[in-house]
Amino acid sequence: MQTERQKEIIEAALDLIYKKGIQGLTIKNLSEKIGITEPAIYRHFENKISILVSILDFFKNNTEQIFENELKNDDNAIDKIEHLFSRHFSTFSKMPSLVSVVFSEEIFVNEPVLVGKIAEIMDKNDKILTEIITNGQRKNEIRNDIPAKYLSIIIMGSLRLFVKKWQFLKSVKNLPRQGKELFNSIKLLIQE
Amino acid sequence: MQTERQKEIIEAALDLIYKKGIQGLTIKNLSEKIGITEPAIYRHFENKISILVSILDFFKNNTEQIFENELKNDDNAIDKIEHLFSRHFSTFSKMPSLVSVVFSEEIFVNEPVLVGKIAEIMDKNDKILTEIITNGQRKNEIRNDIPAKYLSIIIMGSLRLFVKKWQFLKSVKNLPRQGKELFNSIKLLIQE
Amino acid sequence: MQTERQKEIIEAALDLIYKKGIQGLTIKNLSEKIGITEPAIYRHFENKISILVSILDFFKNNTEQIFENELKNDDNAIDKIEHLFSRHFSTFSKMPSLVSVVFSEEIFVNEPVLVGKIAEIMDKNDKILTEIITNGQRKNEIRNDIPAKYLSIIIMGSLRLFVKKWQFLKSVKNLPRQGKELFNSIKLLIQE
Amino acid sequence: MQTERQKEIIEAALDLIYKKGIQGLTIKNLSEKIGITEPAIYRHFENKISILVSILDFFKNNTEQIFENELKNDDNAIDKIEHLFSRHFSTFSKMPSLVSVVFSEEIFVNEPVLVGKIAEIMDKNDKILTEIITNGQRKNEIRNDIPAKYLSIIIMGSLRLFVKKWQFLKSVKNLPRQGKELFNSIKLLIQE
DNA sequence: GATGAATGAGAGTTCATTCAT
DNA sequence: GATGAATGAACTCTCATTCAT
Repeated sequence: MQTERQKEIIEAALDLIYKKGIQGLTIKNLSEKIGITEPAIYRHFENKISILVSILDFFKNNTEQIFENELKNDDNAIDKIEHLFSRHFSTFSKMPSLVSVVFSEEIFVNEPVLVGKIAEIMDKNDKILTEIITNGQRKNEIRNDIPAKYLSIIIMGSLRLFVKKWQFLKSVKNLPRQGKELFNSIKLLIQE
Repeated sequence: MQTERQKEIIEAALDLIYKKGIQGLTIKNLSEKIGITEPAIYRHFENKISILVSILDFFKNNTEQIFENELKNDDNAIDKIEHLFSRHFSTFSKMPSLVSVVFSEEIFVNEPVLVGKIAEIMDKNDKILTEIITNGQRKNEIRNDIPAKYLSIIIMGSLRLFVKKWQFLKSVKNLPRQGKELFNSIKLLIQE
Repeated sequence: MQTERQKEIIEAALDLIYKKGIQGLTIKNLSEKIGITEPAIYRHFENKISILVSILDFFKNNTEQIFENELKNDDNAIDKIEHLFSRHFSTFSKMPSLVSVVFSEEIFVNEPVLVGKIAEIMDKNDKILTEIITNGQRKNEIRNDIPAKYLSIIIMGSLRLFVKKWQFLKSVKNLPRQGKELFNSIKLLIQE
Repeated sequence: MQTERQKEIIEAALDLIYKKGIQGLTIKNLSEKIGITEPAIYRHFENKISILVSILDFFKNNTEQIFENELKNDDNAIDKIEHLFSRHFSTFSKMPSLVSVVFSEEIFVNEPVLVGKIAEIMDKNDKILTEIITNGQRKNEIRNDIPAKYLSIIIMGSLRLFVKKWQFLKSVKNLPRQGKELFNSIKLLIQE
């Protein structure tokens, strides 16, 4: 459970990362943004790293929920993946700052705790997606001539690059709508 | 053109980024690695950003060459893309530090010069790949039911995520060999 | 008079000094040790210095009592000094944290109140011991060829260094027993 | 070997410790005293602890030299000890700030490196003094009825407390002269 | 009696960079 | 080309203390 202030700090941190990059996430920027002094931050988080951990935890819960929900429901595999896409896109649309976190692997390279957390997230999501695909292949909803693990990379890789382009290049404008088109392409590729 | 020292500095910088992340690229670390003093670095580069610019230029030339070579030759589109993959994988195999740079978009968020450079690289490579695909579609080497721009995202996204996993998760071991398998999967997906 | 909480705080403070040195005596550590919040400390002591004053007062009362008791009783001087030693040793054995306070002269150098208190303690004990010695010399229990003030330094200096070694170097193990041997040596030196 | 600046820093540090206690030894105070900025200190010492290590090393060399010189020469034991005293007193007279260091055992309690260094110094000096005494006893220059290890404590303890009183209580005025009297008292006590 | 939240002051340290030599 | 020495700005974090509740 998080206090209101903790939530506020995490939101501010996300926004700072979004707007100024990780280098912009300093205790000073953070405290100024919230309107308190620097030491006050330390009432709510032990240190800077634990703020980042909280962000990653928030992100982890968020995405894991998306993935797991799809795993459980009774849709066919293609619909599950479509749902996965649309939920990702709408999440990022609402909180563009989260995108920075997805791609933060490079950034946290020094902090073992954070690296571990990111690896965990990537790993878990990969497992779930692969399982969805495997099930789809078993039920002949997804083509069987390509190993699930590569389909998983192709699907997630597309999703990631697409989101990145939206955020970084601004060449993608309406994420959910254009995302739907991307998904339709993928659907054509992978369906039986 | 670059002097020997400049090349040495860039190589050292790449290695630092690879091993300690961007945060590990400090003038102090750099000078220690090379065995000169900090001010000496400034004899060879105006400032830290110009070192990063040089790195990106190096990377840009490197990849653009790969892409453009493919565009020019007479192979069919699928072979071109295969070649693109294999050349990327062998480049990264030889200089793993370059991977950090490909994915450094988040890191340089503050420096307009760098952001511009990265956007340029992504954009150009995207254009070339899209052109290769479009040509392939025209010649019925690549399926026509999917817009080239999405195929481009799917292909590049797969390549990127695959490389990232190799570097970050160590779940991919032999990049060129496993990369070939990934390409074969993509080939099945996109060929006419 | 001290409340229960005040005693608890002082004991916790002594223990902190003992285990982590004076630098380890922070309001935060103190409150954590006791299980209350930091501001709560200020309900019981005006500020940090008044905690230290209380500690020194506690120590002062403790040692002065030892010294004055000896001054008053009818033993011969040597027995008085033996008693002085054994009472010190048993006190320190029971409360090793007190040792840190005896030798804390350097630490409190900035706080006039504390410096004054320490000087007071050293001075008073010195006076009493000198008086005991002088009386002993007058009654021919202690050799007369050495000025009482130097005997006092020699005796107290030995006591102090011995205790310090016990605490710091762990080269002295059983303080009371080995302390008895030290006293026997001193006895041989000073008796008539 | 130390550079001029390093020596200057150590001297300034000693003076700060002497005048304001260990708490007064901050990088800021240090740099202000010398007339440079704080980061400039770090050109000359890796960190604050290494400054303290240097101080202890300086002190260690200084005292060990005193002790070892006495061990080697051909004087009788009593003369050696007299010499030991007078050299200590003149050292402290010239550099009163060094006294703070001798008694700094409590202060450095948190830094294992420093604690180790202090223990080392105390231990070594103790060993040498005990050896001097033992030799003196063997040659019947020092009384034989008291174990050397206790005589060592008595002698060093006296020396320490005396110096402390001089520094702290100002009850001892002329250290070398009054110190000579103290030694004469000790001489009477320990000679055969 | 005690708490949660906050603060001003200041700690040690790192950074990219400059300048005289 | 390179060095030694230095700097301003910024960093994370800790400290004793206060105040409204």
